[in-house]
Amino acid sequence: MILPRAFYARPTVEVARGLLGKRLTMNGRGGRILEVEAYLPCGDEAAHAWRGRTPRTEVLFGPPGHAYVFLNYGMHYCLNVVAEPEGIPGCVLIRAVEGAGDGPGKLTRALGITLEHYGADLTKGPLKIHAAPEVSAMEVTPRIGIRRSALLPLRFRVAL
DNA sequence: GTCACGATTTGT
DNA sequence: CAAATCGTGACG
Repeated sequence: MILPRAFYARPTVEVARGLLGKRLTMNGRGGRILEVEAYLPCGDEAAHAWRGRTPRTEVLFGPPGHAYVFLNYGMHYCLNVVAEPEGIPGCVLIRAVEGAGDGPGKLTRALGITLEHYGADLTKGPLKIHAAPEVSAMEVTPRIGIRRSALLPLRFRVAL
């Protein structure tokens, strides 16, 4: 069963924790989500939406359940899931997917995700997220690879 | 229009 | 530890 849009229309942190263990598929390929990071709509200086609404961050302000893809370091794509009700720019960065390797850039390359998928609806189309049982345990740690607000405990991963 | 920089990965 | 590599956002 594909996750309904209502699943995404919740606080960013709840969506982030809920996504762990769910199955992300791209044209049928993919696997369980093992690691994510939350980027909050308010008070989070590391979030792209912090600087305001721009062409790139436009989708973050739209309805939830869509993909926010961006090119980073001029060579890697990163996949995010838009959370919160429409108008509130929260999102969840997918950092690791089972079978697609660890690392935001590696999994997008492995699954063939590019800017073409910017704004893609995750409830239909080639890129989907399916329901799955809740994970039994998860770790919560500070986010990685950022400078601003780096200490906030917004990184979640499935415990081994 | 110009410029510095980043939610990374990979190789030295 | 440093390079690769380019769109975006800040500034003039």
